[in-house]
Amino acid sequence: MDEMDAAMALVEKWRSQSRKGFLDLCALSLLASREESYGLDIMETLSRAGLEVSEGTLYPLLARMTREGSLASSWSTPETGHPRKYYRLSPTGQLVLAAMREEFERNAAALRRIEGGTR
Amino acid sequence: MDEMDAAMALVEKWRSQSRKGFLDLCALSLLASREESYGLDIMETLSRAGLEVSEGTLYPLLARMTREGSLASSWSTPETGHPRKYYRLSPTGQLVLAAMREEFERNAAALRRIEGGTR
DNA sequence: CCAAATATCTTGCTATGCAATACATAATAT
DNA sequence: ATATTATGTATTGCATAGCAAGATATTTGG
Repeated sequence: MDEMDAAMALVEKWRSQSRKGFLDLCALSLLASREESYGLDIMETLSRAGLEVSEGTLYPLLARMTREGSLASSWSTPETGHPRKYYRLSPTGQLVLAAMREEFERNAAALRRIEGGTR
Repeated sequence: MDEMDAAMALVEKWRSQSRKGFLDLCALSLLASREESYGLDIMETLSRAGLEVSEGTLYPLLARMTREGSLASSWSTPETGHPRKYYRLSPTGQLVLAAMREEFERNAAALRRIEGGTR
């Protein structure tokens, strides 16, 4: 299966491209249903939902969204345990999330129309 | 509405990121339901399905997928009308499309779980 | 005290979307 | 004839995100 291998290599490359932006939507969605959370916990939760995300992807993502104003962050240094940076959705983040969800749905609907063979 | 403007600017930036890869899936899906088509026709069809794609996006995309082997292309120079480059799905392209659809569905399902508030 | 686990951050590379621009040919109007 | 518009494809340059690899720091267990 030579053709199969070629196809799989292409899909692998495509895979990481197709996650651009999508991971933002996932992170915001998670924080919308959770009050607050920290990096590794977010990674584990996404993993349990079937989405493997590496640290080199998630931490820059959280830093960027905080810088942009969609997230707010604060350190927690408990008496026992590691210091953690907790993130939560800001008001701007809620607006952003709503718009992303709309756009995602619009795109999914467009894809269904395309698959259906619109002329 | 200052916060609204900030949010909309962010979403605008996110928008183009979130289309990365997604447009490959759309183009392949379209060609899977159509035998063959050419650049401007693909643009118009996507537009009718609710997906606006510019030339600077679509032509490089088609060139790349042809180079990679997911598409096959051939010029048509009819007696009347403009020369057009027609594209169609290759066998590799069909494998790639199937894998992309699977991955897209898997991601959509993960997002639904995340929205549902998985722990 | 050393190793493993927990937790976050950074660097460098690769790849795509897109505005802008360019180029060429066919049909239409003047 | 010739200028203009419409049709059709291609390229360049920039901005941006994903990700492997590696760095750093603290806590807990042997």
